[in-house]
Amino acid sequence: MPDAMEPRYDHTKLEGEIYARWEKSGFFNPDVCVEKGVTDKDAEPFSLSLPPPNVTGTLHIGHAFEDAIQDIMVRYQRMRGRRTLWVPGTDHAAIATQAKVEGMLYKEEKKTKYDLGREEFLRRVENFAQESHDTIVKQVRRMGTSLDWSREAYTFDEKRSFAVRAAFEKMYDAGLIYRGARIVNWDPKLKTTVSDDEIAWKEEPAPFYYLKYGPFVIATARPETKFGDKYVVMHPNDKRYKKYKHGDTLKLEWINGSVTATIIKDDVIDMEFGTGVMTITPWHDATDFGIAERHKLDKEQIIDFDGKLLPIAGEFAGIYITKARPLIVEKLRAKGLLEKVDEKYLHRVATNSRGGGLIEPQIKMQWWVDVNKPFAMGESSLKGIPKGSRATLKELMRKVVKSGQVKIVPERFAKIYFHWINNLHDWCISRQLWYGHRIPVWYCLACGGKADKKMGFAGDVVPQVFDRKTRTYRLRDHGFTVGDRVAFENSATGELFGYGTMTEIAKTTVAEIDLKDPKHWKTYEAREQLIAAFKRHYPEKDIRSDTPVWLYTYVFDQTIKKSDGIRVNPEIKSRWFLVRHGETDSVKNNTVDGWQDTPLNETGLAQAEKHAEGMRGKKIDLIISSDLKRCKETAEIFARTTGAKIIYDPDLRERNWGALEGIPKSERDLHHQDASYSYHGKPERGESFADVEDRSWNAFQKYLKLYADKNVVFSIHGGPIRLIMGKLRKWSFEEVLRYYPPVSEMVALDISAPCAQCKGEIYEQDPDTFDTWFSSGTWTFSTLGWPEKTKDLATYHPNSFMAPGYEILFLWVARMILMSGCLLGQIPFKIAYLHGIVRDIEGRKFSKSLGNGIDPLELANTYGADAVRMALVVGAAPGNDLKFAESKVAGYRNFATKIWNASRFVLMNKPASASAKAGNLTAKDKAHIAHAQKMKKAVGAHIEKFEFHLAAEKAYHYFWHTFADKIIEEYKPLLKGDSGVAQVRAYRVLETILLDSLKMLHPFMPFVTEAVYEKFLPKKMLMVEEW
RNA sequence: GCGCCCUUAGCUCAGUGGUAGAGCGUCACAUUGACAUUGUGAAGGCCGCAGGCUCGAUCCCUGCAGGGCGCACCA
Repeated sequence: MPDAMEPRYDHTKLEGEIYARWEKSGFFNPDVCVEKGVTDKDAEPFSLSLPPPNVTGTLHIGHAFEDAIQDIMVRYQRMRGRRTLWVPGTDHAAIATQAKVEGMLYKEEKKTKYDLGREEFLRRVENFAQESHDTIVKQVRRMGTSLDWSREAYTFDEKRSFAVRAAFEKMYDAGLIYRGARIVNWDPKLKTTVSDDEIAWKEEPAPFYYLKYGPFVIATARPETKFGDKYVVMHPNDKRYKKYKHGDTLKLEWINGSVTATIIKDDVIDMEFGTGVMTITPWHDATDFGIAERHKLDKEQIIDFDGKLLPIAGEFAGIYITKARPLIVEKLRAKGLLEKVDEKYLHRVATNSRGGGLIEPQIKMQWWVDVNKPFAMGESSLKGIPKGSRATLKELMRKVVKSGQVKIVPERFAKIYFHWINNLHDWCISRQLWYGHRIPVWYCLACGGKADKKMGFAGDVVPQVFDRKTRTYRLRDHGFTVGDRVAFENSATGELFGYGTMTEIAKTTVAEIDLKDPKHWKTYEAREQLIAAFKRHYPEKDIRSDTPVWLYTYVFDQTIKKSDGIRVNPEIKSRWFLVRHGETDSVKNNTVDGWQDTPLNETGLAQAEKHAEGMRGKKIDLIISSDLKRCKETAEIFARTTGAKIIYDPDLRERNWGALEGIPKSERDLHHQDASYSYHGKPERGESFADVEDRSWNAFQKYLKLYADKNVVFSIHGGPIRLIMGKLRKWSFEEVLRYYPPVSEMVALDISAPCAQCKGEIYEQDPDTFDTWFSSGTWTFSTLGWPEKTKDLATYHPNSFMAPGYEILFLWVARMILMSGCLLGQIPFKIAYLHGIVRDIEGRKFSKSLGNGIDPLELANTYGADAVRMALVVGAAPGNDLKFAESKVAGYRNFATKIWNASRFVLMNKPASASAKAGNLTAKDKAHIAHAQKMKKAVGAHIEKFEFHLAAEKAYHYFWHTFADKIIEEYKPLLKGDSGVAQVRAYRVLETILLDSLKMLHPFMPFVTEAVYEKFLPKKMLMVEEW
C-alpha cells in the first residue's frame, strides 16, 4: 500500500520539516545542484540578491511579499534547469539601527551615546545587531525562501567593508568623490546630515509674515533666519523695482539695528510670488545658497548645529529657533517692521524620514559624489559607454535604462526614474553617525591635509579675511596674496571647513564695517585695521567712509589633492591610544593633583575596566605608563586584559604643581593665574607647562622611534595628553588650554608612512561614516566577492532579477546602477521589478504607531506560509499597492487543503501493484493531459513576463475548478467501477495531471506541493524536478 | 510649477480593439462526500464624465472631474 495521507494537511508540522529537508539537501546552492546532477554544469545562470532586510528589524508583511515574489521566480528558474543563485543577507542600516539602539539606551538606562563613548556604544549596537540578525534570518526562512544560506552576507561584515573601502577609493581616484563645504540637510536631532532622498516633506499651515525691509516688503515663514540678511534680491525684468540697480546699497533699519543692504538681480525670482522681492539666508537655504554662489555673496551662519540661534541674533542668541520665532515676531511688530501676517499659508517643512527631526539646512564640509563630472570608463559592458569613453554618472544611470540594458518593470517607473535623474544633485555620502562604515580617509595630524596657509574663522566659513570675532588679528597678519591656496577652519572647534583659492572682490564700504558691528566688538579697531590693510594694497587711494573696500575672498575648490596629507586606505603600521587615567578622589573633589601619588577610586577602577574592555581585539603590544599610582593602576588593569608588557616612565608624569599640590582647583585658578594659564609660569617647587611639554614630548618622540610598528597604549595624565596633542596638531598654547582630553574615549592615533607635505607619521581617520546606501549600492557585486575576481562574480553578475519596492527606486535601485556602472562597468541587474506597498484594507501603510500591523509569521502559523504567499501574490500587479486582508489568507488556506485532499483522493485510488495494466489512453485522456501541460506552460510564460499575479491565479483556477471540480469528477465513475484496467487507467491520468499541477503550483505554494509530491514519488524532491 | 498613475460588481482588485473577470460578501439549492476548509447555481456593472480615431472603444488619442504618488530653487 502507498503511504496513506492524513485527512487534514497540517502545515504547522510539515512546513518546518520540509524546510529543514530542503536545506539539508543543499539544493538551494547551485553548486550542489550541479554536483548532484540535478542541474547541468553548463546551464545558463540565473541570479538575484535578496534586498537585505534591516538586521535589527523583524519580518513584516512587506518583506513577506517581496520574498514571495522572488522565491516564485527562483523556484521556477531552478525547476527550469538554470543554475539558480539567490543570495541572502542583512543590512546594518546605519542610521535606522543607531537611532533604534539610542532610543533603547535612553529608555532603559536614561543614557545617551555620549555617556557610553563611541567604542562602548558600538559594542552595544553590535550585540543587538547579532541577536536581532538571528531572529530575522529565521523569519525569512519561515516563509519558504529558497535562499543559498551558504553565501549569506552582511552589509557590515569584513568582506563587504572591504568592498566599500575599495569602492570609495576607486571613485575617489576617478575624481567622482570630492570633499567640500556645501549646503546639506542637517538633522539637529540625530546630529547628522541626510541625503536629499531621505527627506520627507510635510505641509503645515504656518503664519506667513510680510516684513518691511527698507523700501521693500519681503515675505517669510521663517523670520528667525533673517538676522543676517543683507542682500535683497529681485528679478532683473521686474518693472516695479526698475530704479534699483544690481549692486546698489541702501541703509535700512532691521531687527537688531541698522544694516546696509545690497541689491541683487537674479532671474530665479518669481515675480508673481509675494512681493517679488526677497532677502536671502545662504547658510540655511539651498536656493539662497545658489544665489550667493552665483553672485559671490557672503554667507553667514545664523543657527548652530543644535538648532539654537548664534550671537548674530543678539538678544535671541542661544535660544532654540522654535522658541525664538514668536519673540522675534513680537520685536518686529514692536519696531513697526511687521506689515501683515497671512495665517493661511501652507509651509513645506523638511523632516528626516529616518525618525529624525526637522531638517535645518546648513553649510558643512562633507564628502560628495559628483554626478555631473565626466570620468573615464574602464572595462565596460555598458551599452553606449564603451571602455575609454567619458561619461558622467547621470549619463550612465540614464543610458543603461534608456537602452533597455536594465529594464524597469513596470515601465512607468522608468519615466519617474528619468525625471529624478534630471533633478539630481551631488550625493552627500558622509554621515555624522557612529554606526556604519567609517570613511576610509586619514588625515595627517600635523597638517591635516590642509594647505600650507591656514585660516581660522570663529564662525565657520566667512569667506572674507575679515572675520567678525577675530578680524583684527586676521587683517594684521594674514599675509595672503591673491591666488594662495588656503584652508579654512572653524577656530572654535578646529573643524576643517573648506579649501579655497584667494581672490578679491569689492563689495563693501568702510562705513559699513562700523554699521554692521554690534557694540561689543572692537569696531573702531577693526575699522582701523581694515583701512590699514586697504592702504597696503591700494596705497594711492584716499579712504573715506563710503570708499568701497576690497576684501579678500576665497573661492571654494572642491577637490583635494592626495599630496595634501590626505590618504585613502593607507597602510596603517600600528595604532596608538592615549588614555587618561580614571577618577581619583582628588579629581572628584576638584583638588590639584600633580605628583601626589593618589590611587584610583571605585569609579576610576570601573573606567579603567571599561577601557580595557575596548582594547580586546586591538592586539595591544605594549603599554607605556606614567609611574604615578593612578596611571600605574590603570596600566595594570589594561595589562590583565591585553597581556601586554608595561613600561613605566616618569617623563610621562603629570605636571608637578609643587606648592600648589592638594589645594582646591578653584583657588589655584583664582590666585595663581600665572601658573594656571601661562606657558612658562611656574608654581613654587613645581614645573611650568613648558617643562612638562618638553619632557613628555621628548618621551613620546623616543617611543615613536622605537615602537612605530607596535600597537601601544599610553596610560597617562590629562596634562601630557593635551600637550602632546598640541604638539602633534601644532596648536597654539591657547588652543592647548581649550582642549580637554575626554575621559570616556581613547584618543586614537594611527601610524602610517610619512606625510608628503609635512613628514608627520601620525594620522587620524575621518570620524564620519558612510550613508548606508553607499554600501548597499555595492550589494549585487560585493556579495559575490568583489573586488576580488571571483568565479561567483564572473558567473552571477549582473544579477538576472531584482525585486525591491518602488519606494526605494532612488535610494537603492538607482545607486546600485550608479555604483555597479562606474566600478565594474556592468549593470547590477537586468530586471528591476518594482513591487508595491502592502496596505491595510483602508489603504493605510502598516505601522506600529497606527497599530494596524499584521504579523506575517502569525498568519503563517495560523494559515500556513503557503497561504500567506498566495494571498500576497494574487491580485498584486507589478508596482501596484496591495490592500491586504486576513480573509484572503483564509481563502488560500482552504486552497492548500483542497490540494491536499484532491491529492489524497487520487492517492487512495493508487493501484496496489505498480505494474498493473492500464490499457491505452483514450483521446479524451490525452486531451486532459495535454491541456494540463498547456496550462503549466502558460503559468510559466506569465512568470517570465513578471506577471506573478496572473500566473498564480491561473494555476489556482486550473487546479481547483478544472482538475478538482471537473476532471476528478469525470473520472470518479471509472475509479468506482468494476473494470480494473479502467481503474488503473483513470488513476494514471489523474496522477499525471496531478504531478504536473503540483509543479505549476510549487513556486507559489512550495510546502504543500512538496509534501504531496513525496507521497507519490518518495525518492524525488519537487523543488528540483523538471518544470 | 514639472512629472507619473488611478477611477471596472456591495468591498478589494485583475483584464482585453470585438458577448466583461476573480476573491471576499449576498441569495437559493445540494452535501454522512477526497473536502467540517465542500459542490451547483443566481443576483449584481451606461468599465468616472465629454469628445475624437475606428466597421467596432472599458482599452488608443484629447479635454474635464475626483483621488493617489514622485520631483522641484513655492521667498
